[in-house]
Amino acid sequence: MINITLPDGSIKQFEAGVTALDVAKSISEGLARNVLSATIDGEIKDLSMPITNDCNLKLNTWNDEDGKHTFWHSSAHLMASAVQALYPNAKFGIGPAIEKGFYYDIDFGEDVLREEDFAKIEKKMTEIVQQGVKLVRKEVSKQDALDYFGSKNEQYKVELIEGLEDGKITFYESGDFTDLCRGPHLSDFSPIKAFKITSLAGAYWRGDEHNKQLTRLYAISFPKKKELDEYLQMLEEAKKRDHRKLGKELELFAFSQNVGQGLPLWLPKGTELRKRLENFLAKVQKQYGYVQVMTPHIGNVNLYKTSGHFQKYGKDSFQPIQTPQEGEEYMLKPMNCPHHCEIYRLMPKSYKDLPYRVAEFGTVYRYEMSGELHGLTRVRSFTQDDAHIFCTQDQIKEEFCKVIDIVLYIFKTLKFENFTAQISLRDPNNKEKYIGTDEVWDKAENAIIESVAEKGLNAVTETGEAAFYGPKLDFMVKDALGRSWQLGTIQVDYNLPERFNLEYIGADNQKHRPVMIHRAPFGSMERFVAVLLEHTAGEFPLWLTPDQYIILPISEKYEQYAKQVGQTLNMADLRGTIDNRNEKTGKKIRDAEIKKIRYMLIVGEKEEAEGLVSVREHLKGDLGAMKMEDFAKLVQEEVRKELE
RNA sequence: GCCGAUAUAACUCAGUUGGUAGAGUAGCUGAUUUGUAAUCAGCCUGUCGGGGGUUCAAGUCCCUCUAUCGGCUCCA
Repeated sequence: MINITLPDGSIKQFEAGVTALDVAKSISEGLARNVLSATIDGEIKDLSMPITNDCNLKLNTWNDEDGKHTFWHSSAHLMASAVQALYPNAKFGIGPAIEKGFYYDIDFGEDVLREEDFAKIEKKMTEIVQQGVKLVRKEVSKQDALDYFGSKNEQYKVELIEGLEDGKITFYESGDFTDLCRGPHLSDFSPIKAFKITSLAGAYWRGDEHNKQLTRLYAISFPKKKELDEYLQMLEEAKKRDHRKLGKELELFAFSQNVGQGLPLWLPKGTELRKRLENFLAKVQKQYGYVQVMTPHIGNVNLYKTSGHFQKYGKDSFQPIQTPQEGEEYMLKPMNCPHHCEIYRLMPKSYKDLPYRVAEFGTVYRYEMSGELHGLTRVRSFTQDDAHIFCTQDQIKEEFCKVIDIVLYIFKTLKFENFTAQISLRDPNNKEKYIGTDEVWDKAENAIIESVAEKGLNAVTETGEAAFYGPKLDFMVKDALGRSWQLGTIQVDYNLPERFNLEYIGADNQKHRPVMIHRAPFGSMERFVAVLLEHTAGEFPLWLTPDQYIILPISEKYEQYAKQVGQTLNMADLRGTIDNRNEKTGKKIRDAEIKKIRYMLIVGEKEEAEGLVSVREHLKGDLGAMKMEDFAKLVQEEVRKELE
């Protein structure tokens, strides 16, 4: 007999060789029907796997991430089975479960797969499910595995097997389709009741752009048709929050083919909103002892040779422009830091001047590949809320911690609660990618790790993700469709001070090298506004929103009074407009609601007579009449609360 | 840059097998003088993304360029 410990801590006894499915049956028939896989001592396994020793067992259903993972992974095999039946020459890459669904990378050879082929594949998948095909696990030797896939010319599988250890190789058979796979899987396809192939994309084999590009089929599946419908519905809803759509509707920004791709045009309302964000941050930075500077949009190419950016990114940048007479080369500014280093160098610095914190809302230009451009989140011209902190070795941690405080304050004020923090370290196996010695890299990496620990920040660590000049701490936030974007960033840099030969005179009257911290709490104004738009669905906080109110006169007769109200509110530092169109009040309200304007002020005979405004709040309705001064106070108070 | 898709009025979208373009919204004009999510009537709006080709005839078919969308790769 063996003891099996369940997640609630209870221990049950079974005969050795019992399966997880048997355990589920012993608990309840319903569980046995819904269980998808088992997590045994932390490893996900097939339900049919005999259990021979004492263990901790968790039974995974659709409600567990592990259960979903198993379900989608098996769904990928189902899709591959259908593809193999329809395209006998297809060669298979990998087909994993992902956060939302699954995909399979397939080499279709001469055939070109199009979206119109999806229906055909889905139909075949349905047939396979209906045939009651089972998923059978087989253990095979490395040689047998190589022979099997070799004989079928499955070059990608052969390549994968070559990297595996003999004795740990398993196949899963489902009808005529056999796949190299670690598992686990469902015992058959019957639970997969609803599925949809969602998109098709090119994907380089093993993620390397030098390899052949395979065709990746993205899909999703569910145990119930209703769940699929709800998922598709949810996707539609998410698209309504897309910043590109809202940016157009709310007249915040635009793009023009005539201006060029990836070059955003900030419209009046978007510009004002962005300015408010910039002023907000500038005020915070002033409190933290920053000084504000402005630098040109171009710089001599030698500046970027000094910084190392030209060697690293010169080929992939907008190419330098030449002065007509002297033939000197100037680059569009891809980074603000070299300019700031020059500002540091202008006058000799004492240790008493440090930390020296130079901030700039600096617009930079980078040649991003055309396929990468995406609304405001990935553009070729953007404004960083940049600053560089020049400090001593001993000040790094304190300065780093202060920047973390600024980032957290901003996220809190704007209610970004679901962010993740990521520490990016260099790849120790690929050191030639980076500039700087082992010693300075170790120092910088430790400074970040210690600061994060000190601030109690919950961060993931990624090796190989560091910038070429130093390690960093990034803050990531997801957009409406669940894509992750990097916003805030803090980076320690020992290299630029070296390259620019920056110095300060210490208390010992000797020259020392300062350390530099690059940081941008928003990241870029463009990306930040984009993500903010998607988070708020365009329902901005009152302090940020373009129009806080709109005045709706009942008829032309009250236009004069409406103007008087507008004047009073303007003097109280509120912002809004008057809708004096010849429309009925219901229409004006409807339009104001669609434009997401927070307060609608209805003015007619009664209001004019008593100096009142009738206030209607967006999405909430009538708040009743009040004095216009009281309305102004209400808005001012709310703005104050939002920013405290 | 690569794979696949898309491009019609200011916006959202129709446009059958090729026969020189439509709707709603917005805009303009007039009537109405309006009280918490759409007042009525009339009018205007297009190099059908650009260029080339096939055809008696192209929004529709083919080629090419540009931009956009979903991914891959990249992201100082």
